[in-house]
Amino acid sequence: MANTFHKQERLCSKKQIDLLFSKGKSQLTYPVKIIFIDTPVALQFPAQAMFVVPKRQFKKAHDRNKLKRRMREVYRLNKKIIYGTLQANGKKIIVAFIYVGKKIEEFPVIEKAMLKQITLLG
RNA sequence: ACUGCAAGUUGGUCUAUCGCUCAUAAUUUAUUGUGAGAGGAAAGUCCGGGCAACACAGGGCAAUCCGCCGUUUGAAAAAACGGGUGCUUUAACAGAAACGUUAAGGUAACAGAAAGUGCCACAGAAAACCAGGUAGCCUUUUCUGAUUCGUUAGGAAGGGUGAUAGUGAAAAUGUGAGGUAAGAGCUCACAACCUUAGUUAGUAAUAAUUAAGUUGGGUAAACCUCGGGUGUUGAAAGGCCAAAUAGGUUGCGGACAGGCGGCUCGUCUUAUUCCGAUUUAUCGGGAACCGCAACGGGUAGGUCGCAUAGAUAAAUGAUAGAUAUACCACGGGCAACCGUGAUGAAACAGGACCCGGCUUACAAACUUGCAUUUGUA
RNA sequence: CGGGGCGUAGCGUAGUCCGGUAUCGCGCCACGUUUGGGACGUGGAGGCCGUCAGUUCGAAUCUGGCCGCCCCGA
Repeated sequence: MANTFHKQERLCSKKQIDLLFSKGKSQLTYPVKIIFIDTPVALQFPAQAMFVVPKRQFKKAHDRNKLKRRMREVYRLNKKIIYGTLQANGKKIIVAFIYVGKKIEEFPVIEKAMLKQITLLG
C-alpha cells in the first residue's frame, strides 16, 4: 500500500466531528490523545483522521503548523497497520489526534507515542 | 582590532526517497506526466485606498481627525530632500558677569493665550480685568523715656508705597536718569516683546527696517477659536443555486375513499362544521377544517466573490546526505590571522479579499556612524 | 476576520471625566482582653497605580507605542 494521504482520508464533515467529540471513546499516551468511534457512513477508505493542536497551549501559528505536520507525517507512514485489521473486520472508523503536550516535542517522540496509539487502535 | 549602541541591506544552496494543494493534458476514471506553490515583517490592526451593499437636493449643527514653508513622488494617507523659527548640546571668540557672535550637531503634536471660559496643589501679601501689605521704607496722630530744647529711641492706632527681602516651577519687561516724604512706566532715553499699517529681500515660512500704539505670566497632548478633511457598514460585504420541517399563495379532492385479513370475499375506520339558495332534500355559491399537488420567499448546505500561491478542520512537509558562514576544541603566530577536527540552518516568524504606509519582533553576515577599552607602529 | 472593555496593597474595589493628598473592606503583624483559642478593642506595616516614552513646574489621571486578560458578532 502507498504511503499517501488524500483528501478523502481526512475528516472534514462538521456533523461527523460533532458526533466524534460527543460520543467517541478516548485514550491517552503522552503527548498525544486520540478520540475514535465507529461510523456507519460509507467511506472510500477504512478510516478518516483529523489532527488538533490547541491554540490555548501554542499561541504562534507556525508552532501549531509544525506539530500538525509532524503528527500527519507519522500517520501517513504508519496507517497501513490499522488499515489491515479494519479491512479484515469490515469496520469503518473516524479518529482525531489531539496534541496535549505543553511544549514542542521532536519528531521521534511524537512518532513513538503515536505508534503505540495506532497499534492499540488496531 | 575587539566590545557595545543606532541605522540600512541580505534573510542559505544542492541531491535522493516518500508525500501535500492548485492548474493543465492524457487515458485504464483514479492513476500518470507537466507547470506553479508564504514574508520582510505574511504579525499588530494604527492609518489610507480599491472592491461591495445601503444612503445621498442644498445649507447648517454635532462628533472626530489633521496643523511652520517650499519642491518632488503618490490615487490618498504618507515619505524623501531643502529651508525657516523656537529650545538645547559641544567647541571657539569676546566679556567682571549676564547677554552675545560664529561653527558643527540634536530636537519640536511647530496655527492661535491681544475672542471668551476654566485651571495653576503646597508655600507665599498676592497665581492674575479692577492686584495686595508679612517684613521693610516713608509719613500722621498719640503715649512713655532721654535731651545740648534743635531733636531722638521705643510702643499703639491710621495712611502711603510697589524699590528691596522672603515663598514658589512661575511674581506684573530690563537698565539708567528725572521725580518723590518714601516710591512707582508716574515721566523720559535706550533695549526687549507684541499688535496694526507700510517698505526692502525671498515663490513662501520668515528676516531686516520705518511709523503709530501698547506692557501682554503659564497652560490649547484643558474647553475652545481659525483653516482644511471625513456618508455608514465591512468579504461573517454582496450575487447565485437550494434539502427536511413549519408558515404563505394558488389549484384539486373530501366516499366512485383508505387500511387489514383473505383471494374476489369479509371486516375495520371515516362520511365534517357553518352560511347561502331554493324544487325541503337537493344544489354546490362562499367560509372553516383535513388530505394531495404546484408556486414563491427563505434556513442548513453548496457555489461565485477568489487572484501568475489560493486553501476552507485550512497545502509548501518528513527523513537521509553534501556544503559557505558563524560558534566550539586543538596547534602555530606579538597581533591581524593560518591550519586541523567536530557540529551541520540554528533568528523573528505562516497567507485567508487585494494594494500602499506606519508600528513592533529578529540569529548570523556585510556596510555606515558614534562610544569605551586594549594592543601595535 | 471585525468590534468593545479592563489592568491600583496578598484578594476584591474607589479615585481617572475636570492633573497636585492613593480610599475602603477582608486578610497580615503587634499589644490588650481570656485559663487558652475565637470574637471584640487599640495601634501598625504593606503600593515605583501593567510597562516604555512624551506633554506639563508636577502624571494613577492627558497623549502615543508595547504587554497581558476578558467579552461580543457564526
